[in-house]
Amino acid sequence: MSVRVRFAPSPTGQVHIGNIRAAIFNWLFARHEGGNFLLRIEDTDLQRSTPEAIAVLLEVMRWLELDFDEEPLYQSSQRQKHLEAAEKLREQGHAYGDDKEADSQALVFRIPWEAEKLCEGVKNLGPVQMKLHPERPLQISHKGLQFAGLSKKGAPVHDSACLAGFKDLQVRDAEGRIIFTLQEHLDEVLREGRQFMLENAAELHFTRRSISYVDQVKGEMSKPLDSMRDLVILRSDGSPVFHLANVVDDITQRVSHIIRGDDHVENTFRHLFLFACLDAKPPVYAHLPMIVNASGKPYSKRDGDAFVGDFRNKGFLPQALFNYLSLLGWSPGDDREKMSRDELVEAFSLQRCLRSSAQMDQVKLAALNGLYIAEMELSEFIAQCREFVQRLPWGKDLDEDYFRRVCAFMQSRLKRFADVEQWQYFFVEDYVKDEKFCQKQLSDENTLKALSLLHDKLAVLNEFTAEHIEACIHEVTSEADIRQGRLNQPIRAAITGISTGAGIYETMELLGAERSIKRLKLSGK
RNA sequence: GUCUCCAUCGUCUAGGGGUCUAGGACACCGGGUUUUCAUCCCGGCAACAGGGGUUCGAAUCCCCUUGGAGAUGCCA
Repeated sequence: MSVRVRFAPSPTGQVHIGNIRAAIFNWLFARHEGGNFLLRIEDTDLQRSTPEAIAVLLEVMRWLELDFDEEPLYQSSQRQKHLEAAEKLREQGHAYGDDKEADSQALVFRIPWEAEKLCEGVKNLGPVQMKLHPERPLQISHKGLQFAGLSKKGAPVHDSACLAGFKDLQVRDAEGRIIFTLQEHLDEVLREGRQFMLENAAELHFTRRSISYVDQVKGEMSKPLDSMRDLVILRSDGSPVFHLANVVDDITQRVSHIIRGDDHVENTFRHLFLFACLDAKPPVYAHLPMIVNASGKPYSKRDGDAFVGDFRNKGFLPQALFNYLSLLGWSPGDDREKMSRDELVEAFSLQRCLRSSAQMDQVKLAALNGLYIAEMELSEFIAQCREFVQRLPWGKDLDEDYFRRVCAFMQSRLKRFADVEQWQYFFVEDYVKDEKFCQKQLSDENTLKALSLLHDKLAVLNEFTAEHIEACIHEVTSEADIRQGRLNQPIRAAITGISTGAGIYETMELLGAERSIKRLKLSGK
């Protein structure tokens, strides 16, 4: 069977980092297996799914080079198929109408009573008992059971569950007498829609069944049917719900493996039954751990910057983001971190995916990004820098040759392109200064005297090169009785206004004699 | 509440019973530079959540506790 995986986002105008990570893993898996990577746009929410939102999604995928193999499938185009599937389920007795409201078209999928006949992963777990709270009568119908269970402390817990959860059900009263046996009434309940209300039900005896599957990353997963409920597949207005649409589309696209976020594990148990009742072989599942924010919580609006576009705007390279994200919840098993796409494709496997959630670390991402920046072709690097610098108020008409030299000088140190903002002092005189730092460095009387002395020496320096500048500084420090190196930070404060940067001698050389000397003079008082 | 998962340095991770006095990376600290810096090189700090088992031997297997996440929608 050939591998076919899909990325199935709903276009909301922005692409979340967790979503794109799922896309990356799907892509990596498809490429590793030599299979197909499909895109399905779940655009049934017509409010949010605008052409603009879809354009944003496609642009993000293009940027990260997540190329897909077939024409994208728009879920909205599949509505007829969804409705046909719903009708088929109804005809075969796997779904029933919700008759709460007269004109409702809502349809509910029933976890099938003959679960083990239909679905491969259903197991018999043996007999169990469950105590009930007398507060509420037990209600039994083809829609399942409604009752009040018992919490650990004995408090009533209102609950409901699908009928299929209670195979061989016997209901007993407080004295232990059997007051109801499901097997005797099964046909009435299931086919005639008869409902039973049992006032004095105290204990449920039944055979517990579970549905299980082998998750490619989490291993064997299972859930008892008595903790499941029937699920709505058509809304009152007749529109298909996610569960139905998703499963039907996966069948249509012949998806072989579903690789998605952890938050879908519960759905998987239900989808397995849907596949079975639609006569389809279920796909192989793999659930990826979630990505969480710096405080270990899932990303929320408060965190803001969890969208792919934000990373792009900060000047992260797509290769770096791709590489970093692939390392969240997966590793190649050796010490490699910076890996090319080809290496990632080669090394990727679902079995090496982790089961626990991972925290995004922007600092580490920036470090990796810096590695990618450092190895860029200079011309390409300059082009990127220009793009970012042009967004800044001072970055419009810069001297071309000088700009190139600054770029070449700073390339090895830049981590994110948005940080070109800090190069301001190379280009304008009213650059932003770190006042606190400057004040600290430029307050000592002796230091200021030394700077003034340096100014005078540099003013008559023949060759304004790093080497000569350094020699000059050495002279000044010994004349002013300042320890070697002690004057460097004050000079940096005077020249750049900020505490960090490239080597100060080279910086001055690049800046040129005129500007360097002028700034030294300005700081002299 | 109930159900389903998860748990190694601050963070990302290696680890599939002995080779673990637990390895790498980012961050941090120190050195190279008798203290310039965001590059580079070298070094250091730092973790098996707790408690019980199983075993000659457990970070690795089992159970419990604690903590965390997800689900419990006519959202996706």
